[in-house]
Amino acid sequence: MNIENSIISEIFKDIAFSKKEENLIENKLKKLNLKKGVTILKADDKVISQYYVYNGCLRTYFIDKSGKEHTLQFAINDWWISDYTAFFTTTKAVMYIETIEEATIYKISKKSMEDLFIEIPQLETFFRKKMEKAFASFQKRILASLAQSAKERYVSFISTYPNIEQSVKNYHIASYLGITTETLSRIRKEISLN
Amino acid sequence: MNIENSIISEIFKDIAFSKKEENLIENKLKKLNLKKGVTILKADDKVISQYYVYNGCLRTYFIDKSGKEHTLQFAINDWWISDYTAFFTTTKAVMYIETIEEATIYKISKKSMEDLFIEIPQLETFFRKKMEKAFASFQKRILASLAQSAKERYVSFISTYPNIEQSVKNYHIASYLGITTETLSRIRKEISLN
DNA sequence: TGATTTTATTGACATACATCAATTTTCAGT
DNA sequence: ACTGAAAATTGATGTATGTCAATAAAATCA
Repeated sequence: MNIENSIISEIFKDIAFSKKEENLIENKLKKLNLKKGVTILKADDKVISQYYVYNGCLRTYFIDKSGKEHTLQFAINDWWISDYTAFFTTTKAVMYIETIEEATIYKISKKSMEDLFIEIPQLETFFRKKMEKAFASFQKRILASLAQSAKERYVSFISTYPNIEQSVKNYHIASYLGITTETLSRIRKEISLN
Repeated sequence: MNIENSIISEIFKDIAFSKKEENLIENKLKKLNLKKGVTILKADDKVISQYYVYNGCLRTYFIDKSGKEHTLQFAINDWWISDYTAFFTTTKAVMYIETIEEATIYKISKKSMEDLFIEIPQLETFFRKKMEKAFASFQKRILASLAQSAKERYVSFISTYPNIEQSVKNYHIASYLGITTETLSRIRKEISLN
């Protein structure tokens, strides 16, 4: 097994591929090494790809009409990221995606995915399950925004994503939680006093 | 085409089935006539079905630790409803589902769906697309909760779902928007004055 | 290591929305 | 149509979180 193929089995952990299948996938994935602060998708772009994060950290965010940024998603090692709403419906992006840290990612186009699904049906199942998890996490987030205080959401965030907390600034976390950096700072102080 | 089969083509509008396929589906769907105020799913139940709403109105809601209800989703004519997070991951429900109005719905089990997918692959595509739309609407809702005021969210709700507004109480809408009935009432007054 | 920029904290004050209690309005059943 | 219950509204007041301005701390880089 060469280096490229080992990345395939790392990405699609629970699937056993034949040599031929691995090569098929390998040809569809494009590796990108990105510096910190690089924007790989902008609002109004056509969204034809999704990205696997090998290492580093990225985020998707939305800029509202007053110019404020709102973080929808972070992605670190072994996460997939895109503007999925646009990706699925073949509409223009509403989100931005940028690297928060230097990152290595693998890009795959929608067309490539469709081709692969025909050859390797297990891949369709793989992505469907990813999708279902993303859906569940969105639902959890909506319920949290309805039922929890800012402090509760912060505590829940850092315990659910301890690895993300290390890679992102507090103002990123604040924009994910829907609060200001000042409020987050006060919440952190309050917690540290307990 | 008999009555039962015409419901099949109503539910799966864009798919053309053979007579045999229609009968196959028909045997998996169970019709339920429900009075107003009936709970068809409770937190901690095993979730093995989803429901197609033929008419009437239902909602899924969550009860938080302080006992408050938070509405996640409404469903009227031609919508599907379930606790999808639990449905997909085969975990216990966290949501409740109840009829808000007298309703006729069709129930289908996960097992039946899996069987049908093997016989009629187009159905898998049909449900995948439903799923993608639900995902997109969840994303939109998260962004709204991050970026919009209660008033903006209410205005957006009534223009996006004018048909739902007719079937539900204001306190249901309030619990969907994450505000109190009093605040909703004041928002409504403010709008009526404009 | 020191200088500069970026990020986080703090204080004073403003505001959106919640809470509680009292009515008023609407709806449902007889 | 009448009556009681459910839903919506209103007012007074409280609270969580936002805003703005200043400063402190941390990170970056020459």
